[in-house]
Amino acid sequence: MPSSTQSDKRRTLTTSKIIEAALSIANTQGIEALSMRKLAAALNVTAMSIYNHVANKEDLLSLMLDNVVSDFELPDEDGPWKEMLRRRAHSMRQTFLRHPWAPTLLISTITNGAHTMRDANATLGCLINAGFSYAAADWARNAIDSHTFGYTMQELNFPVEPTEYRAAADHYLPEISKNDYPYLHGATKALINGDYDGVTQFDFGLGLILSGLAPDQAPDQR
Amino acid sequence: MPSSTQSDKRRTLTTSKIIEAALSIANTQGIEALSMRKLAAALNVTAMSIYNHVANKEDLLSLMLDNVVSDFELPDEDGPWKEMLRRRAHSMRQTFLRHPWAPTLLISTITNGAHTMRDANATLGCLINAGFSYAAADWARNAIDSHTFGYTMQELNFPVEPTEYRAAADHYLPEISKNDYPYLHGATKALINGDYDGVTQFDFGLGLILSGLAPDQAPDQR
DNA sequence: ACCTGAACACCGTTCAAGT
DNA sequence: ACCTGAACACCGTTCAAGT
Repeated sequence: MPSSTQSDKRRTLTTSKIIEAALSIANTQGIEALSMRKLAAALNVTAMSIYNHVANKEDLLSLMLDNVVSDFELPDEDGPWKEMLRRRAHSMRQTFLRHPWAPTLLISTITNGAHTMRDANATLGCLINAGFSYAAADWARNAIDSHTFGYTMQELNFPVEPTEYRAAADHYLPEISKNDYPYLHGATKALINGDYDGVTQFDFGLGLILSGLAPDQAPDQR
Repeated sequence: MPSSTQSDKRRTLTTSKIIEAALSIANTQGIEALSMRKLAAALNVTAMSIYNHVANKEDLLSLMLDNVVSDFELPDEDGPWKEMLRRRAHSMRQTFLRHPWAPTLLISTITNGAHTMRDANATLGCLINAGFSYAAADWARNAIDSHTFGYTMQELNFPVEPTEYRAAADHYLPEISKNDYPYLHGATKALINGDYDGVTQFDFGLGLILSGLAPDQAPDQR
C-alpha cells in the first residue's frame, strides 16, 4: 500500500494552527482558560496530539509570546531615536492592551524567538547609531521597558474599569477611612471626578525618561 | 461534659500561622510549590482546615501580599519628597528581591489590606504636602511605581544570574547570529564583559523620573 | 511520523459528617 | 466552631499502542 496518498487525519495539525488557536482562547477567555485539553478540543484533536508539535505548555507559551512581540513597531535603526523609541513603547502598550495576558508572561519567560531578537536588535541599534555606547543603550532600553511593562501591567490590572470610575466612588470610598487614610481618601475622590486618559498618562512617564536620556550621559563607558 | 477545658486539636490553627507558613513555602520553594495540600501538610493539618480561616486561595494570596507590603519603607509625610520616594522605591525593590514571587501577584491582585492602604496614603501624602495636586501626586506615584515594578520584575526574571554573566557568553552568544542581529550580538558581548550593579541601574531610571517631576509641572490641575 | 486512550500524580474546592 | 475524609471536576504529562 503506497504511503503517498493518505487522506486520513494526519498532517491536519500544524504548529502555527496550534498557536493561532491558543492565542484566540487566551485573548477571548483569558490565559487561565488555556489548558492543553481545551486547546485540543478547539482543534478537534486529542490533548496529546499537541505534544507532537510543541515540547510542552511552556514551549507553547514561548511561541505565543514571540507572536505577540511581532506586533511591536520595529524602530528604524537610522531614524531619530527619541521618536523611534517613543513609537515602539506606545505600540508595545497597545499590543499588551490587545493581549492582556502577555506582559506578565513575557517578563517571566525566556523568549528567544526571531521576532523578539529582531526587536531587541533594532532597539539597541537605534540607540547605538545615535551615539550611545553599548552599556548606555542597554540602560536606556531597560529604563524605557521598565516603564512600559510596569505602567501597562498596572493599567491592565487596575480593579476598576475606566468607564466605571464614577460608579466606583460610592462603592469603594466608604472602605477608605477618612481618618486613617486622609490623603488616599482625598486622592480617590479626586481621581474619580477626573478624566482618565491612559495614553496621556503613559506618555507622561515615558516623557520624563526620554527627556533625561542622552548619548553622552551614559553610565561609565566600557 | 464541660466544653470549657478542651485540649484537642481545636484553635491550634490561626490565620497568621497560615500566612507565615505560606510565605515560607513561597520564599523557599517558589510560588508554584504553594498548594493548599502542601501548605496544610506543613501545618500538620488537613487541606480543608485552612478554609476555616481563609475564604480561598485567592484570599490567602491577598493576605500574603499585604504582609509583603508591610516591609515597604513608609514615607514621612512631612519629609523631603524626592528623598522619601527614592527610599521607598529602593525598599520596594529590596522587598521584592526577598519575595521574588510577590511583584507579579501584587500587580494583578486587588489588595486592600491595612498595610497596602497605609503605604498608598503616606506616599500620596508626602507628595501632596510638597505642593502636588491630587492628580499630579497620582501621576507621579504611578510613574515611580511603574519603574519600580517594571525594573524589578525584569531583573528578577532575567534568565542569567549576575554571577554567571561571563559563563553565559560562550553559551548564548552562538545563538545570536552576528549577521542577523549585529547590535544585539555586540550588546550581549559588552554586557557580559561589564559589571552588573542592580542598585545603580535601578537608581538610574528612578533618577530620570524624579529629576523630571515637580509640583507645578503637573497634568492639568483638577 | 503522527494521533490516540488510559493512566499517573497532581490541583482547588464542595459537601456531609464528625466533635 | 472547627476539623476531617471522601469525592468532584479539573490539571500537565507519560506511556504503550495503534496507523
